[in-house]
Amino acid sequence: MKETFGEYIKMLRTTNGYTLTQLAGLLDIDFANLSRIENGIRDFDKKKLSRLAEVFNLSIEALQDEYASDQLAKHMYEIGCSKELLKVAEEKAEYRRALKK
Amino acid sequence: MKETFGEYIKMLRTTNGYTLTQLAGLLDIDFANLSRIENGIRDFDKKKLSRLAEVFNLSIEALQDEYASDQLAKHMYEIGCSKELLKVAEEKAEYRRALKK
DNA sequence: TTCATTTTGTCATTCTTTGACAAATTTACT
DNA sequence: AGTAAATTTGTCAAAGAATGACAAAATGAA
Repeated sequence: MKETFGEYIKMLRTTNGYTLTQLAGLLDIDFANLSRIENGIRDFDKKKLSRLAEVFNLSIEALQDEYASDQLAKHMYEIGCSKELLKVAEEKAEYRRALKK
Repeated sequence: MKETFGEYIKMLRTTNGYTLTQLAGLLDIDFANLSRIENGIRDFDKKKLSRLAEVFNLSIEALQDEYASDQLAKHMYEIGCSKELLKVAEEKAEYRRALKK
């Protein structure tokens, strides 16, 4: 999925005909902050992913992957991550995995 | 460089014959916390990268890349980032870049 | 054993994130 | 235009995470 997690939530919300207030109620968060989440100003609370999956009948695993990849993309974007830097990071992640074992 | 940033600092420190106390003094941080940094328990403070570059006569740009790739690797490691997830994240980072323009 | 060095424990301080509610703005409808 | 619903933005206190600081314990080398 090529969109931010906030945009994804907004898509889910609107295609299912919910207002911010309604969905915020279901997720037990403030509707004003849900607006910020949709607009990328704040992050969605990880601990509420299962609730979100329930509300929209989504696979929790798939949703967690959506979330994790979005967070990683955000990180890459923020550091202005080049192809080369990403390659180095990949190797280093691999090194960390090897370390643990 | 295939090592954590902490291990990198430790290597620099020992090959240059510094003790934790000595290097911590040069970097103006607590030596106990420098120990934790070397052992990956705490993160090196980004704002001190220029000082670190000076102390060991390193290119600040190269050092910043070392740091950024380490942080990204840590992130990838922590989420148990698969190849597929990384690919998705890359696309999403690209999407974010496109958004900004 | 003794001294230097490193690691670990703990906690107060600082910084960042989140929750909450008000106010302002936008949108859609008549 | 008016107005009601929906969304966005402003602000700030509370919660949580990161950092600084110093003591104490462990390790190592002579």
